[in-house]
Amino acid sequence: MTRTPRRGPYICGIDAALDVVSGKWKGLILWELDAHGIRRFAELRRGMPGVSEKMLTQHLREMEEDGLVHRKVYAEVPPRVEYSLTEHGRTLNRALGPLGDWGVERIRREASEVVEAAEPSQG
Amino acid sequence: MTRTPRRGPYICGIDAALDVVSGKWKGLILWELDAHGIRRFAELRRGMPGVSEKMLTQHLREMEEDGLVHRKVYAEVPPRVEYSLTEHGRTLNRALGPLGDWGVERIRREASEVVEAAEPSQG
DNA sequence: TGATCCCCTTACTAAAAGGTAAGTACCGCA
DNA sequence: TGCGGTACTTACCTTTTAGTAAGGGGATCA
Repeated sequence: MTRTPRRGPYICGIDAALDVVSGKWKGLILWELDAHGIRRFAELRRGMPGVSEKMLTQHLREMEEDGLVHRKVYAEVPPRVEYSLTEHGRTLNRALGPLGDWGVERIRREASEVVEAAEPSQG
Repeated sequence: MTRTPRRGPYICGIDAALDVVSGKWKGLILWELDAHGIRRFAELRRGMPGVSEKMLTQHLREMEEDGLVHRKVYAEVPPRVEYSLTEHGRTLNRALGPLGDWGVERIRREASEVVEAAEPSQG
């Protein structure tokens, strides 16, 4: 497993929460599953351009282990697997709301800084 | 610098926000500065057992660059440096509030699971 | 027959993050 | 002279995270 020491004793709640969402794609997975309710592996992949199969699998497994994601396997051929958020996943998503808003603000701020830098004395 | 590629184009707000708080001690730095208002380097260090000077410096610099932390240097001998949160740092901290609550819940949940595992058929 | 789709798993490699330890330059104290 | 305190910087090394590439096993499509 790639999660050797993980989930240590936490100093505060932020610490504990950041632990389960830290990972390059976890925020996006949460977002995708929240927006669509249920998604299959390939659907998630298509919705997240740039993610590798390995990382997607790995993140989904970790999130499943952390009780954020529910994984339902259908014993069919070809195999079908459906992912959705658990109740904990949904509450986490709700808790991430204000942070997301802050992030949007930050993106806006950075963008305007870039504009200012690109247009030095535009009047 | 250790922040070679950093701060890429963000997919969503969560992404942008997580970028500035990901780092082993950043959440704790935010917490410390929020709780105390102003802290000196050595005070922060003492408040965060286990952090190395290198990591603390590095994180503080990154957070300063990200506009979260204000760094005031007094031209004295011995040197004195005071750290505090900027307005953005404070709003970020507020945005992290619900996430912190969620994390506390998670810690509580994990603790009770451990208790259940330790006391299999206690009743 | 081969190609593709499905949902992964495994092995190998590169990059980033983090840890350890020492050095810097100055001061006060003993 | 030597120690401790101030706030770092630098070099080196290990751990963790992420990327690339290939395989697997059954079914449908051409």
